[in-house]
Amino acid sequence: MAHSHSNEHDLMDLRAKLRGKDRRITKPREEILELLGKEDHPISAKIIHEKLEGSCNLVTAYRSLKMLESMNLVKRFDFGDNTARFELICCNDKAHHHHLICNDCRTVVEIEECFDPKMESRIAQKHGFRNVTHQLEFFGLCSSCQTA
Amino acid sequence: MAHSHSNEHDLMDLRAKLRGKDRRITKPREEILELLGKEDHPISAKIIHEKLEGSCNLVTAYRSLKMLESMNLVKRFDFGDNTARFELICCNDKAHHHHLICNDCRTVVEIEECFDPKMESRIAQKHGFRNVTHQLEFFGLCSSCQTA
DNA sequence: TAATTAATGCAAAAGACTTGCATTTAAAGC
DNA sequence: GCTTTAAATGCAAGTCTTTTGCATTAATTA
Repeated sequence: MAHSHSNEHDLMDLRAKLRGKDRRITKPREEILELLGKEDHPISAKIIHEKLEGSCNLVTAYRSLKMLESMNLVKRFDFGDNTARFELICCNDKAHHHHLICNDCRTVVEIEECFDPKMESRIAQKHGFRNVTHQLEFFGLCSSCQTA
Repeated sequence: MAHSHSNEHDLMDLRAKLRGKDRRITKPREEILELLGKEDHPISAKIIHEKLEGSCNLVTAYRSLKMLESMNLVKRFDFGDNTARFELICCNDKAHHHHLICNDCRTVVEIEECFDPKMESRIAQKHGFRNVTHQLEFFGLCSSCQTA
């Protein structure tokens, strides 16, 4: 699932969204978006920092990701290993998706399937919650790790 | 959702499971299980250590929880705040469930509803995975926090 | 009751993430 | 383009959760 086609759009989107908020488009922020656009799976701040060697400090990566998340340009995922991972939010049909992670080798597979959204609104209504979202990830043993 | 009724059973279960593995039933382990049995929601290692003041070191809490998890007596949850929380796995109808967490005040509501298990087996089969489980948590704004 | 070895507790470390502060730099004004 | 100014960066140092090494304690087994 390559996102590279969405780069330009995302950068425009970023510019538009930042302009209204007294915020700036900086080299690290652009590079993070560009990198995320090339990635097939969510990646951590540490990996981002490493891949952008030199052009984005680790602290800046954390701060930028938090900011991009708050602007809904990036989504945070949790694969249960004390490390947040981030993915570009793109506006096509694959926007909402989940992951299947191998408990052994940590391979990640993107899952497009999801449950009926009515379940979510039912739950929200039942408990008087609003703006309800969900985090859903699947874990198991991939075919290679079953034999090993 | 009080679990207190399941204590004795869980302890027996623990004893049975440990016996075969050259492992021991110790005071901290018993106390952790007893405490978890009384809790309505998943709690962190730190909270466990605090509530068992004196009788269970924080490190022991971490180690015991990891062990209990590996023996399927305890389940780990992640509410997106860099802190693992644990719940007793009990064998009644409420065994499998999820949570709805307020993004603001962190209130937790237990959710019994879940999607059709066929989805999970379909996903497992499609990607050649086995022993597939899932982590599903809902996040939103509770009624109190909507106004504030 | 003694022997054995798993489990504990302490101290210290590792790892993810955050914060304070001086410096840099994007962007708005001249 | 040049100056201004406040946001963003980078470094150092800190916080917080979780892990590890090692000597000590205590649960099981004989």
